[in-house]
Amino acid sequence: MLITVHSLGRSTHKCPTISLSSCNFLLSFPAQNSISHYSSTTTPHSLLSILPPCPSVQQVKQVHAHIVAAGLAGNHTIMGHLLSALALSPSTSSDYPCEIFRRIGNPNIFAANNMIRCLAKGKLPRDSLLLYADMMRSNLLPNNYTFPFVLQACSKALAIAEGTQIHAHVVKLGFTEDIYIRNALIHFYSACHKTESSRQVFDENPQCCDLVTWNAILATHARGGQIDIAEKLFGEMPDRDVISWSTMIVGYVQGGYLEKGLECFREMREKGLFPNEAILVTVLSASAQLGLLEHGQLIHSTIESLNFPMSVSLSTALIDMYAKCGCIEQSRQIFSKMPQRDVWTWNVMICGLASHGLGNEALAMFENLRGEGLQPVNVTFVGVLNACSRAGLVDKGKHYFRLMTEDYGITPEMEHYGCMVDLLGRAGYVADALELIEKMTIQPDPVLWGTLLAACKIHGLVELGETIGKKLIKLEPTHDGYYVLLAGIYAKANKWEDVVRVRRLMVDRGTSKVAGWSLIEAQGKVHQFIAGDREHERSSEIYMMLEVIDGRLAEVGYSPDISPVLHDIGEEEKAIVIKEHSERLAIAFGLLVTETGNCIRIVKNLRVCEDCHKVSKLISKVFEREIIVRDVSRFHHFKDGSDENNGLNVL
DNA sequence: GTAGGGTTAG
Repeated sequence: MLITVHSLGRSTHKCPTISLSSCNFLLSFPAQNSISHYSSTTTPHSLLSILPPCPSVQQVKQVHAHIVAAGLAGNHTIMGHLLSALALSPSTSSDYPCEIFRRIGNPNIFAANNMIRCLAKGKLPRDSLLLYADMMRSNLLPNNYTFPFVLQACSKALAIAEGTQIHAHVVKLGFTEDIYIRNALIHFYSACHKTESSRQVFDENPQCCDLVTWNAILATHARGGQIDIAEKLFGEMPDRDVISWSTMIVGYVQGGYLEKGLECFREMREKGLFPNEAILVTVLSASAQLGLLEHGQLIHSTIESLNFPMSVSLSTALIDMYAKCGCIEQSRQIFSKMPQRDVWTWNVMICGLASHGLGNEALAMFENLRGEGLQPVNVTFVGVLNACSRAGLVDKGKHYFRLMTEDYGITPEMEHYGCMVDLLGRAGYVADALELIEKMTIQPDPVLWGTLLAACKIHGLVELGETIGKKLIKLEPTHDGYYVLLAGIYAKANKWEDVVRVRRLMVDRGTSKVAGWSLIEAQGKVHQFIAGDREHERSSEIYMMLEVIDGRLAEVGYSPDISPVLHDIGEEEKAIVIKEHSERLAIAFGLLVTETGNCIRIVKNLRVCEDCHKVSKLISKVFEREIIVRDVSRFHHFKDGSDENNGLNVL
């Protein structure tokens, strides 16, 4: 079987030449970075042996200069070692290794392998395959070292066809029992999302297996969305290291099994094992997604007690966790103390500020980012446009949308359009929002139309709302949200017959309503409530507390707004249903179990309804409690009777 | 005279 690739000779590398200038810099290079241990008796061999494990290109060049000076530049083995050193250096440029290799007249397999390795590690891993093909054509037979390198290139380049042919070479040349090659094959198929092929290699020879094999097959199934199979293998494997745990934790969290990921992390810590950075960032992300502040804080203190090096990624994950758990001040503090930041650090800070309703501060951040000469990316603009939307800054939103597309050449994605439609729609420019949707270069998705539908509800646009609502219901007949929004539009316009009609249609079609839940962390546990929940062990106290809240709020003149309840039931029952919304239960529980004056933090999976919003504001005043509610799209800071940072006072 | 698995964020 032949690999049909072009010769390496046709590749367009710009190779700098090794000449006197390379030798000369030996004299001018700073002593602390140079190979300074040589004397007149030092040989190129001994110089190679004192190179550090990951040498800099400069250090390799110094040794190279000596090799050239000693007249050994034609020695295959010595040049192979030089390439081996370059493969381990942090630089990924292939120009210099290419030049070295080009000057070796007839490379032996050792030099060729190390060149393949350099190319596999570089920016154009496919060049590695070209060299392999060249090698085969010139009858230089690959050995057991060649395959792991060339398969690594296939994995990186996602070169499925070429990798599969190389697998055939492995079989033909009798290397199927080599554990390094087997592991490289399992990893290659896994990287290319060929779960079955990867598993097949594993199953063909289950005895030929070490920890790396187990970790590779674990990753295959975790990556392929078969977390249950990965879980089973994890239980069966004879030995585990930090990579095994890392694979499982990342696998759970990526697959959306956030609690399982956190549980797995806890188990690992109980066994006395130390986490790595990927694990820490991942569990911080899981805590952030779940809104578990206490858990996130626990991970933060673990990081500190382990004296874990605080990298840019780790700090960024902490900023994101605190922002998503309602502590934007903590995010600000970590951000301001960071000696270095990357674009992701700015992204999470901008998005965090925007979600807390701090639109102007988010925009100021964005200008600082530009001031530092960093290049914003698509996610940065999601934060920026969200900030404009939250603060009702229509003109600025339009300005940044233009800046994104025209100055930065970023093609708008669905999220960007979503922000713009939200911004225009909320501010009352529904016709402009509609025009933007109609001009879009990509097909608008139902969520985008839903955003416009919500704007129709805010501004009481029955006719347009009806058109969009019907269109959406036709598009996604089992999605209850669109029926609810349309019914809400009718209800607001007092068109009760239409409300009943839509509601019946919804019941007839058997749509499934996403159950609303709210959670609160207290006493080291997570407490989750659904509407009308009576499962909690302190349920009777919670319902008594609801009565107390009712009484205190009645004293300040509150009466329930029952329009969000569209059930065909009496007024009194409607008031009860709304009173038992999940966030009310969570707040009542919070008032019961947290100390007077402490903040109550709630996470909710849906939007807060208008009545609950009003009630939360009143509770914050009457009970003198700060209440922070994270709903599906933003934070509400209820304090002293108002929703702070929410100038527009829209949900 | 060379080798491998996990790599995070809206």
